[in-house]
Amino acid sequence: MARKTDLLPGTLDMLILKTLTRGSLHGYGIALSIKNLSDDILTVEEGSLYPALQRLLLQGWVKAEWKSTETNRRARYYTLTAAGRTQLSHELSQFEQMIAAITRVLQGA
Amino acid sequence: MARKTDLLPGTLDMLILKTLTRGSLHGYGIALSIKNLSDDILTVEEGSLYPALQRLLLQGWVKAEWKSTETNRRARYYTLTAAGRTQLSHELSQFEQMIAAITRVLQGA
DNA sequence: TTTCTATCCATAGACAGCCTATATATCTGC
DNA sequence: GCAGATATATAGGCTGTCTATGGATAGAAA
Repeated sequence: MARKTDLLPGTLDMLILKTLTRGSLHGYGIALSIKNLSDDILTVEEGSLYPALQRLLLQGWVKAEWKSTETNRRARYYTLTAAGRTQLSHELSQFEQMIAAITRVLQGA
Repeated sequence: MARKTDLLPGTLDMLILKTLTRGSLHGYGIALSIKNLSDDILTVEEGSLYPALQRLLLQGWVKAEWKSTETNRRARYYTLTAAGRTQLSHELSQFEQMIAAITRVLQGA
């Protein structure tokens, strides 16, 4: 049974944090942004996104406040915290290191 | 609680299959090969490796036979099958696509 | 010769993370 | 009035990796 995932497991938090560096967004907007930037390759399901946001809130990597959208709908806007920025840079460097390592194995050099 | 993984989840099968394209190996040898090629970045724990090999056997992507090593020890040598090669190429292209997509999101372009 | 280290295989149980399914509600366009 | 897009959220399940454990042999060191 091949992979069922719409993204690489372990990369969701990083993608969300990175998306928020471009400004505060509500959950739905985060999902759309990732989907669009990735040309529909990465799809963040609601059942993945909202639990992930709860985790990030708990860790203190993002904060949230209720506002209304441009179209007058209630939505919860998430903003990256200082700790979130630090965490993101950790995850980014770890990720790059891993990709480099995997690439070496795949090239068998 | 940051990541606990020694590799990117979802990449283990691919790494094993790729490693076997360079010839038959026993489990321990596969683990060493991945560890060495990745400069110790990727560590395949035994509790991940052997279950993974059982899965690959079940799927028919590798076959196994008991032999003795150069140092006269009994060991189970795994060999890539034709189906395994096909599977590997699928996983490789999917992986590359994902990395490309993630890179686009991380660069925010 | 005893002990330590490296080699070698394998399973059980725990846990994290993502998915499916479901629920609720509002706004827009037809 | 109804469909579809917008918007948040939880429960439950599944998969994959890790930790922990078990066993066994070879070779080196003490």
